[in-house]
Amino acid sequence: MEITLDKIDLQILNIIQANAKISNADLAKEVKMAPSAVLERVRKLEQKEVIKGYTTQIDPLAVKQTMLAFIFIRTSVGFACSTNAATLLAALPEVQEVHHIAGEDCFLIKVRTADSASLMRLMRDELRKIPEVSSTKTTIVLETVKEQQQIIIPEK
Amino acid sequence: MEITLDKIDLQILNIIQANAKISNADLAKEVKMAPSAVLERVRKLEQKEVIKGYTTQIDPLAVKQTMLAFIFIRTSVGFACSTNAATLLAALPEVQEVHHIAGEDCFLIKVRTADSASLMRLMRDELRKIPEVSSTKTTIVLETVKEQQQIIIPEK
DNA sequence: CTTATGGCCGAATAAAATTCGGCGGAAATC
DNA sequence: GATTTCCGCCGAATTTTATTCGGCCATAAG
Repeated sequence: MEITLDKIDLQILNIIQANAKISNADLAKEVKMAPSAVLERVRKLEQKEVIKGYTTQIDPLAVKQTMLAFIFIRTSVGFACSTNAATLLAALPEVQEVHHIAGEDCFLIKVRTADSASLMRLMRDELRKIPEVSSTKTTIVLETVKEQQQIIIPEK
Repeated sequence: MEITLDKIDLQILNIIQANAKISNADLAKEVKMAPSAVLERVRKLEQKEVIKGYTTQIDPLAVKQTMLAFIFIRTSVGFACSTNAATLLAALPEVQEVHHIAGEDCFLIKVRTADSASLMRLMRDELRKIPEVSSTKTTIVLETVKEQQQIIIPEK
């Protein structure tokens, strides 16, 4: 199944990724189409899973999540990075991202917790439980200047 | 100005961060309140900027953004990490995140581009333009197992 | 005790989403 | 080249939803 997006699809994506709650009527005006046609396109983009979901961005500080860290994880299996470990890591709610990376380390994960104590607890209690994890290297974020997940969408 | 969120606010946040497009009526049912009351709460959360925005998650591959990388950046000013460099980095659309980090390096940035060639171009043309940047260390992502920005919201 | 204040309710209204029949162009089939 | 099929779009009708607003209740302040 091939996915091909035309110019208008890309326009739509560009608009709604910046503002998921724009009204369908306004969206239709922006791309110069009938609301029903635009709705149809959006539904199809959802079906094709080009659109993966609609989320609300919440200030982490407002809900007392003050600690952000990146952790490089090395696994004992060496070459082939354990998919089992990846699955276990991904299952933790504090873990926002799990990436397979090139280089000596196997994974890079992004973790958000309430404070340093809870990060410590996570590493001691959760990461140590995963048998393949042999070592970790943690980078603490002191301040976040920019954080968005918006991606660049080509014009055409 | 102090921000205090009660149990229902947290409930609301928890629901809408997973699904920004839930209807206000349904949201009201979930928290067992009148739609008007819930709307009022949401508006206040927006004003307080607890809610920072509503975004649509788009599959990067569908829009031909296949390269993801994390770059550690060291700056020449040493101790006090340059806020000027941070601003310039944050201005680049390919740069999704800019973090001040603890340790020898100054910044960690997350970058998404179409391919390795455009990542190379970004580093050569854009990063080199920033005077304070003295060295970079790039980690290429081979595969992303999990990527979400949902944060843990306490029950109370 | 009286008077704000803030949050909630619920009905009324305005606005939006959604449905659906039909139109027209493009491509495929004959 | 005519016919048929398919797909995307339009626009009006309908349903659903958001939004507004007056009033109620509880709490706290005067």
